[in-house]
Amino acid sequence: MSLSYAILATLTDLACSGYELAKRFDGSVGHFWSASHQQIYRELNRLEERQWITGEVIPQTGRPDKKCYHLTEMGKVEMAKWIAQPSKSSRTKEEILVKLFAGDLVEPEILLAELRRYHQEHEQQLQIYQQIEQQHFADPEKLSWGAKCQYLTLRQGIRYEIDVIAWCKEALTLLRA
Amino acid sequence: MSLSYAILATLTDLACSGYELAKRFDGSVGHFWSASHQQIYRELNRLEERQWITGEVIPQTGRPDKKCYHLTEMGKVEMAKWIAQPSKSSRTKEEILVKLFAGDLVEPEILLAELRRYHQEHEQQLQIYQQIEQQHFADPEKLSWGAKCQYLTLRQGIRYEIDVIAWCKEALTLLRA
DNA sequence: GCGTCCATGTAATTCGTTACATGATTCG
DNA sequence: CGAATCATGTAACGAATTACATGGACGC
Repeated sequence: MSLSYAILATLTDLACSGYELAKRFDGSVGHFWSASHQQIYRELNRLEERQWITGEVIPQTGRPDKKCYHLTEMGKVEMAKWIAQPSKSSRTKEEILVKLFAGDLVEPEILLAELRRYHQEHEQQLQIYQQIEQQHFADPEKLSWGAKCQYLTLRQGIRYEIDVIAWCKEALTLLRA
Repeated sequence: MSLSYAILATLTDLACSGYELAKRFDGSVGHFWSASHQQIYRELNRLEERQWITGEVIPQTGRPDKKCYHLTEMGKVEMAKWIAQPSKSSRTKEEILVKLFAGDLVEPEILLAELRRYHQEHEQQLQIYQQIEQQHFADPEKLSWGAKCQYLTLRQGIRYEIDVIAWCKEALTLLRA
């Protein structure tokens, strides 16, 4: 259900094709939503049927034509309606926490190695986000209201990565003691 | 797929029935995994077929009999195998971030109200986790290795809530400026 | 020549949610 | 007397994942 709204939100920002949407869900938009291209194409068809979006075929030379989607007035209204409703809070499903919870079943070194790997992964992600921050949101106070909102979604991502990294360090310290 | 391992992990900690599992996924275990009772019963049947767990019917008086599950040796081995593999990192799907991303479509006050509500919700969750911390993990250094691992899953939850609350404050400050 | 990117899709399967169902017991 | 708790399930549906498929363009 909310995948459709995630797509609408992404299209609000910038009209694009299914393929491009999939890449955005993989990249910068990915820290608050993700979806495979199969999900996206299916959902785009439904949204077009409901007339919340319209697709425009853009002929291209040297590569396949693409179908560029943008919101209709109806789509904007529906999106606004959804935003006004209280969100249901979603639980994260972190495999590493499941592994820790059953930590007694394996050798300590296995979990420590996994924690180090996890730490590294999030360190890299943090750097990616911080580059985006520096390049696009150097002076947050001066952004337009809509841009501030978008900046805050990135801030959430940055904060999350910093916090996960700190947790990894805490975990490694406690488990090595 | 990983739901089965989440169940195995929970059973490692304490053998229990489907009903009790559902309650644990709703409570303390819930900050790293969640599942409905329908999912749990279906998965328990599959796990029993595969002989990763065995169920033992425990007659009770004054209430229905319950079927208590515990890991088999095979289950422990499979769990250990899974733990040794690198985890795939899961992306959170936070509706509030989708809403912010499309923030231009609604009146500022709607988003501010949602942020305040979100803030409140996480403040409450934090207090629940901190109570568990005080009651069960007063002196982390003195815990057994397995208990330290479990404590760290709670720590992740506590850290997350603190961070989300700080982010809410940052967001409200930026958007009101 | 091989892999990757562009661009879109179908099919099969598993996972997750919603609704419905039973039946006894305890609490107010 | 009604509601909630204990305990377990089935059925139907919708969402997500995985695998498979096409076919030209471009770089090494």
